[in-house]
Amino acid sequence: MELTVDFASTVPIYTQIRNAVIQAIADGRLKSSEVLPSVRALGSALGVNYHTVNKAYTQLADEGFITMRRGLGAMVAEQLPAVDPHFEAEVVPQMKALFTEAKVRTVDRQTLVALIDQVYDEGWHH
Amino acid sequence: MELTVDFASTVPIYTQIRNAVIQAIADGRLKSSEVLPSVRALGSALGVNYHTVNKAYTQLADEGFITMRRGLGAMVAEQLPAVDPHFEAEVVPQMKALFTEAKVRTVDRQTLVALIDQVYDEGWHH
DNA sequence: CTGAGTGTTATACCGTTCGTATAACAGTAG
DNA sequence: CTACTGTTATACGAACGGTATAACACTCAG
Repeated sequence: MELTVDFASTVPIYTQIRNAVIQAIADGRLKSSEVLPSVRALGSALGVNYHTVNKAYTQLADEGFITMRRGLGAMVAEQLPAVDPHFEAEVVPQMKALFTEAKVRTVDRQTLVALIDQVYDEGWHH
Repeated sequence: MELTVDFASTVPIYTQIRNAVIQAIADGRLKSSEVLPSVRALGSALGVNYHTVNKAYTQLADEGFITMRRGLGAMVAEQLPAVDPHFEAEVVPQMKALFTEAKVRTVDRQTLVALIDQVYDEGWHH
């Protein structure tokens, strides 16, 4: 599982890790019940404190993407979470804000649809 | 120009103001060369410090959406900015992250396209 | 010219978040 | 027992968001 972090980004490191794991699950690089690196191992590999990795893992566990058990480690959930309040309350407004910004910058509607296709046409196994 | 702020949101107030102005421009509620409320007036109306409004206005000015001149106030730019590096470097990655999250939550592709239409079907005058 | 309105700049303060760091604790497997 | 897991608590420094006060510079109506 390859994973890189941009220390210069305004996006928090633990959020980058979280997104990267979700991305890997979506791409199929991480399959259900597959074991993730330990928080200490991944932290060491990324040059990041393991508490930062733990924060990302904890959030992923809270959201139902992975399961964590002390002594065993973390693994991808057997069945992935579906639409939940978080999507409606947080993701949708953020998307609309980005769409509006794109629109006011005269970005073509098809450009945005193409971005969706670009994401949805990638590997999809679960 | 109606404008509301959600103090409970994780999105910074000045960002909410910025987005709301962009939204108003996109909707046509704010037309080119139209004068915006002064930073003090809007701050007072929103129950927010005027420096917070100033921060939003300054960012909008940096991005080319409005112009500010001391003694005169702020007004919508005569010609709106087009696609710029900010869109490619910041907006696109954020969109992809949101799309990926939607995908992994088994949100239908059409749901996202519908959101785009919802934004693009609104008034558009400039 | 005066005064009231603009934006601009500087400084300070407080609370929260991010990331690091150290330490200790508790469960699992060889 | 040992070495690995995650878990919890605490602390520190840097950065950010928001408020607050003050002063400054410009514009325009009176």
